[in-house]
Amino acid sequence: MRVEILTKSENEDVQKNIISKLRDLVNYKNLEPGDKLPSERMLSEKFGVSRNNVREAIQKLEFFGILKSRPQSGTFIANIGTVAMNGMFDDILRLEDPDFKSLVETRILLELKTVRLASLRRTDEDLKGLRAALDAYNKKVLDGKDAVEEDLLFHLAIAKASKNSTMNTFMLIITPEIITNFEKYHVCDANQSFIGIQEHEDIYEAIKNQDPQSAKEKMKVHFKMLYQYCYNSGGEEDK
Amino acid sequence: MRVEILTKSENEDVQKNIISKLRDLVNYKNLEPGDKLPSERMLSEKFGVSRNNVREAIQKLEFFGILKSRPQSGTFIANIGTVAMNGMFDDILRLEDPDFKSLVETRILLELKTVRLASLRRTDEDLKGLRAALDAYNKKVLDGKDAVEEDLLFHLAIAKASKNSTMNTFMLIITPEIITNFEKYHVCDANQSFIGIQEHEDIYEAIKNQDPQSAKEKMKVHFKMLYQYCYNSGGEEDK
DNA sequence: AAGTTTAAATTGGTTAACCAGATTTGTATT
DNA sequence: AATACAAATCTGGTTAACCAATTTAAACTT
Repeated sequence: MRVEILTKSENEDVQKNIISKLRDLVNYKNLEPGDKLPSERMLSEKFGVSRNNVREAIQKLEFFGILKSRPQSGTFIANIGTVAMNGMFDDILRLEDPDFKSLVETRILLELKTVRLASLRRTDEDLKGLRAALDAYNKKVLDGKDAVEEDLLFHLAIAKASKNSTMNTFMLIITPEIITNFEKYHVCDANQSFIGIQEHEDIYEAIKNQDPQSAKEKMKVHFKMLYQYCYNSGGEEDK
Repeated sequence: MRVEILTKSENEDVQKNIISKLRDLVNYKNLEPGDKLPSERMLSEKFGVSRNNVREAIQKLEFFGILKSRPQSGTFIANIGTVAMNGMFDDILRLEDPDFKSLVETRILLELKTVRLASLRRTDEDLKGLRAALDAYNKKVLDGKDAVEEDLLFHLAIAKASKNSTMNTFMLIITPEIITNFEKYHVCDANQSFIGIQEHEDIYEAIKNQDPQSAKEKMKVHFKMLYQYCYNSGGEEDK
């Protein structure tokens, strides 16, 4: 087990190393947007790593949008200038794994917006999906079972109804980690789940009535305990 | 060029196809959290695709946290229940590429929060970084040059100072696409860049003075034109 | 028959060979 | 000398072979 963690962090170190070397190379050679990088084979030899490692690093930089690979042609610097590229290189290198508090903080922010957008943009189809998710949650709670997942699915249905694909994606990214942490630390007990039924219904009503103000308010109420978990047990200022 | 797009969408279709088949398999076999998936070789044969395709699909599902691969052992269903997994499978399959409006909308949301957090949590070190980014921007504008990138770097510095790694990551994800779109559609002209100098200074001052209210206000002012671009030219309700 | 040890098979990960398309280079033609 | 054409090279992507760790099966010991 310990070995696995070590090798994983080793791999990440290798990748970060390659990324920083790529940054240095770009600076040294004064490469500009649109210019072609040396080939993967050349880079792997130059850096003394496998071509796979180079490919993974490039793919990561592609994910963050600063590189662009074209088949049978080469890898190019995206259409952002040298300055932005350098800044982003450093930011990516400095990125750390998200802590739970950071996840919850972001979730609250996202959801107070998605619920508002959902109330403005929801279709009848969305409403059906929300109702279905809600029923599944209620049933689970009334059976006395754990309903963390059904809870999250209701919230994801809201994100879907917001018609903002970026926020939807972001919610999908943070959801699994939140679920596992919730279940690990037992953030919600059975009693809170029961209260949650009415809170969810209130949110649903607000979305149904296309009342953004109320939707946001109801969501805030629903997040009350989450707020406390995030800012009290975490021990931070802010309110 | 057209061919490239076609093959890319073909690849994405193949991947989505595999993901949906994986979902069906999990449901059919009633696999639960912690259970092991069939091996990659078996899946590739079963689905009639290459092992690489299967690996890529698994990696994507790993990115969204619903699978977990362990070397020399197997791929396992993450510690989220069947219901959540099914819901997320569908959501991932339904995910669409983000449009520009969705990106801007998300950016505004994120930044009104990060600037607030930055004003509360910034260290002296952060302040130095913000100052440096600011100077670089001012210099570029006063030289009459395009400063979109330096602008974005200042905003990324704010995200860094917010001490929220999740929001920081999200800002990094959406930044490149915003840059390219800005330059494509010429959202900011030279005059607005000039105005931006003072707006940036105001934001910087608020962060320096650790005044979250003011910080958010100044950022709102700075986003005024962006708001208009997003909601007027886009042609949407909301305000 | 139960427990222990050893060997074979299975696993995700890695490396190396291969592919098809794009690019460059060299050559012949005008 | 400029252009058209052809072959050799170079490219990212893909496939197949290989690896080391793990898991399972088998054999052996007590």
